Amino acid sequence: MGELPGQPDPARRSRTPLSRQRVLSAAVALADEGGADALSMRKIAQRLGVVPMALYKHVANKDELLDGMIDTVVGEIDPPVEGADWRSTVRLRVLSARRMLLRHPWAPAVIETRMKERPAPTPAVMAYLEGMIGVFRAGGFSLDLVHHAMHVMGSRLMGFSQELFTDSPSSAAASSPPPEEMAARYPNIAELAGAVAHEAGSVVGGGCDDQYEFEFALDLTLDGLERLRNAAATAD
Amino acid sequence: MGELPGQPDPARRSRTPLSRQRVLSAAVALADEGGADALSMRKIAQRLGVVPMALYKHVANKDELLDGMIDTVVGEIDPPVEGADWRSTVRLRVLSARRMLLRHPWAPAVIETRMKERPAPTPAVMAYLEGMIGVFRAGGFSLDLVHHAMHVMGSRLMGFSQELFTDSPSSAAASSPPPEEMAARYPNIAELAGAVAHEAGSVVGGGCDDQYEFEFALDLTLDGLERLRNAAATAD
DNA sequence: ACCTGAACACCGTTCAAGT
DNA sequence: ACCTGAACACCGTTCAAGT
Repeated sequence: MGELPGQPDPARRSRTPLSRQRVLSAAVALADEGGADALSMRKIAQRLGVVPMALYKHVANKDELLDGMIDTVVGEIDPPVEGADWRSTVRLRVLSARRMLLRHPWAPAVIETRMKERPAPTPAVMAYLEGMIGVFRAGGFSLDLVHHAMHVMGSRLMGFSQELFTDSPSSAAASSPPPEEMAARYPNIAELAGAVAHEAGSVVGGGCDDQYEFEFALDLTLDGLERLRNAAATAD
Repeated sequence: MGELPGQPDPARRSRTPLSRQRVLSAAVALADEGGADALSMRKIAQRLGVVPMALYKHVANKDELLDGMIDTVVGEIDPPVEGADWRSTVRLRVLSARRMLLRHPWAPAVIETRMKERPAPTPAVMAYLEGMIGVFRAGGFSLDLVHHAMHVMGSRLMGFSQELFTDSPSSAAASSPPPEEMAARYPNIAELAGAVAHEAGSVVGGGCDDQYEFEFALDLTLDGLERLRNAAATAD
């Protein structure tokens, strides 16, 4: 990759100064090659020609490194195409997400673990969800139906996964950014979260019933399968 | 839990001799409490009042321990109910799988990783898939449609997950048990695998096109969403 | 023959000592 | 003030020494 000569370079010392992005890129490359198990702070440092402690200037710890890695790869997903109908747009974007996951096989398990341990998704995941909600809204889906649609898509949105995010108002409110800033940056998410909070406002801690959403998605899938079976039987 | 007194018991030594099942149970309990990260051979041994090396008599290594843990929790999923229609049966069983995963939050990520690294699913996963295929078959689904159905269910079958198994003939054949024994133990899987291998027999390494299956499942979901949206618009 | 303690090659991260 | 080596508390697993 263009080794500039005429420099001391003892033991592959990096001339470009270390940066968070360089650390994350090295970490992603390492995980791509050997899986999440092969990833260690010490190996990342070694690959960058740097002492392990140097990494801690750019990432707080390994957890924060993993968050950064997720953000990096989710950021690789193509943005929504312009001027197409909602269905083609969702389809293309989900297929782009799938291609990303095929490039980074370690990502699903890491995201799965991360989403379960941490309340707030990373910025790139938020942006991805934001864009997807926007496409559904522009396609004429009601807020209620977008809410269901996001849950139904769930496992497909990232090509896998149980739940991409927990959208109960409490956990969303517990996240770092203040509500106004979040509403400005992610208007569709904010609008949806507001509607969801209102919808089941009477129930304590209301908002989103994961169990209901899971069954809703399941039943929709079963409906499709049954329809296919009946069509095949009729065509005989 | 019924501590029998009048025994030496120095430092909680186990009187019941160590067994593979006791090791796996302790490991599952540990992971349930502290997540997969909190799981270590040394901590399992400590909890069993045993020296770490003693575990290696019952599990070859940590990878094999994880396989055993998966088998244990998948074995907790209810068997198919008798005498109900296919749809109720699948529905109940998938909901049972989801309840199991809620009890063992570490399981999805571990299964995800495991399935990606290893070719052959554990016996309990095989039995689970076997039962599910049987239900679809008894419900009048053609082999072709069962094949699609298993892929569509994919992420729901375990309440998550990209692909539960790779059903390309090559990888299936590479698994340990000889084809006849596998056909005897898992007739539905064997029948399906045979049909799939035949179906695309002309294609080199034929069998199952993951990309096609993913898009098939995605399109089915999208169809359902579109139908719902149109129904909601008409009802206005 | 069986069991097990010490040892080895790793971890992530702290912290004090160097510049 | 910044950087970094040594150190600490862990890992999974090997292996030789004990019974």
